[in-house]
Amino acid sequence: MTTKEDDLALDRPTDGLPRYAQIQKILEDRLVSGTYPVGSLMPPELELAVEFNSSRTTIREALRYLRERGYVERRQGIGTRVISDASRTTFYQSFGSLEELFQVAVETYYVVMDIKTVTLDAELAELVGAKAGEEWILINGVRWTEPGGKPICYIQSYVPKRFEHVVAQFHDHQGPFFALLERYSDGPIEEAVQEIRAMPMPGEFIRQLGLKPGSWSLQLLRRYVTQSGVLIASFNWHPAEQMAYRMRIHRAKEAGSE
Amino acid sequence: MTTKEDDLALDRPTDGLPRYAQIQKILEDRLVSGTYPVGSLMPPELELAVEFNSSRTTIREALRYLRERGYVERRQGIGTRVISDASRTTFYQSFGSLEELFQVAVETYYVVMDIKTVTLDAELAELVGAKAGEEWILINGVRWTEPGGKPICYIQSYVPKRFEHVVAQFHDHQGPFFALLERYSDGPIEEAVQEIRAMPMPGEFIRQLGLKPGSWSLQLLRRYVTQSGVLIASFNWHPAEQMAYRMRIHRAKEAGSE
DNA sequence: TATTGAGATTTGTCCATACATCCAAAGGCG
DNA sequence: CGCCTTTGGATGTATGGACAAATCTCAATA
Repeated sequence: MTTKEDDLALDRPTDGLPRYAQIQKILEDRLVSGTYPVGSLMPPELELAVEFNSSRTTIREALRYLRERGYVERRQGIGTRVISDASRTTFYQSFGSLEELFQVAVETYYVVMDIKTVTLDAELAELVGAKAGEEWILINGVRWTEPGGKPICYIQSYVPKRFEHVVAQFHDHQGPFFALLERYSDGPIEEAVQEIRAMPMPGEFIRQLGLKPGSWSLQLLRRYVTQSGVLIASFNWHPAEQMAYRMRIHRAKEAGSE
Repeated sequence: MTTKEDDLALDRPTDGLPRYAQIQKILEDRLVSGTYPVGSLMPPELELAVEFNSSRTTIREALRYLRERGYVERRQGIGTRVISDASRTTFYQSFGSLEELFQVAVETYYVVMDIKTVTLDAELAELVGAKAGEEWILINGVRWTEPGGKPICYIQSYVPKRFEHVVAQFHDHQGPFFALLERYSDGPIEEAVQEIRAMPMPGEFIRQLGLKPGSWSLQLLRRYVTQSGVLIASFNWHPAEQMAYRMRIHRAKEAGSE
């Protein structure tokens, strides 16, 4: 007799995530990988429900996420059509130094949510200008509209492994916090926000450093990571925000060259 | 024996909207009017389910909307807390003429979704500088990031009634289209977008005028409404977009005054 | 030929229920 | 007093079912 856990154990750990979130990820993988090509119709809900051995409600919860992220559009009487493979909403911005990233971060209320080590695959290696197989540090962050406001983009920053001793201190001191956020960092940003706003602050540590809640992770990073290094940030955000950001950078450069 | 329609017939028409949408509106009214003050906890789901004689599923669907719009935040184990009465995300922008609005519209991919006549209440009257009780025309529109992109703000524009003969032609020629949009214009913007992108275009009419799909309603407005008049537009959009827009206007003025 | 209508398909809405999970407050215990 | 456990209440997740509404296909009809 197979349990439902078994049914979902395809090629990724279940993580203890809710069932709809796991299905969500699998479907997202298929969309990004082209298993469900742009322009085509995804299998109907009932078919997916059978495949994943779940109820239609659970499938719909997963599909809701795909719709909110702009992957698919759904029409009563027709089905679920793929309208994006998401790669179109991603662009890459290269920074010459960490300081440069932090400058952007301060301007835009950037908050670090998660830090982990990743092994570069071919695509990532080309992106950051390194060799595949090398280990780099991945920093997941969120950009905010304003303190206490809403997050508007999700930022992945890659840093050479030689900075590891720096970010290691985060995990030592902030273990529970990052564990909490790690669980939500792959979910809807709205959820992550809730948790950030409501999280039990590592108050003592913050007081020691004289930091303000909400900006502490950024300032910590800034304090420890001061050496410059090649850094690539992958932005995945709302097209309008992306455009606004580009225009701002463009204007800043124009103003600087005058 | 009372039907469920009866239960919801409080002080607004049911419109044929789905039940969760009606509850949505009622709750939104209470949030805006202060019945549920900012900072307080809303009644729990079960309590609302009893009040509206609905299931918890339906209530949750309504609350989901309130959360997505930034009205409330929900915490497992605590409840639904009011964090905004939405008036904070609304600001008013005064234009000297319709042309000025259209200039903004062209720059920002503005699309008209619905036009109807409203009677000014005291607040609206003060806003537009007219007397309460007067009838004005309300134009509901959406601003887009780019053609085919996502909508980023919902715009309500008020125009003096003397332009009615102009917009009346819309209803004559575009009846079915506006009827369709009217149904969705009060719902989540995402839904409206879906419908716009997928709607059966009034192709013949568009061809006659030599218009491009997606911009036809704007161009129609522009063609017919040429007289200038006082116009007040109420913007209700994402804070970040609002800020970006203000900065753009500010820069444009600076550039113009140099 | 063009239109209408029936039927099948698919998503939308809604319900009743159950259990899990999280939180806060109350109470027990050292 | 301080720490731990219990308990009640709230949202989160999930199931299964039912019917409504929109759409497409295809056959029947004017």
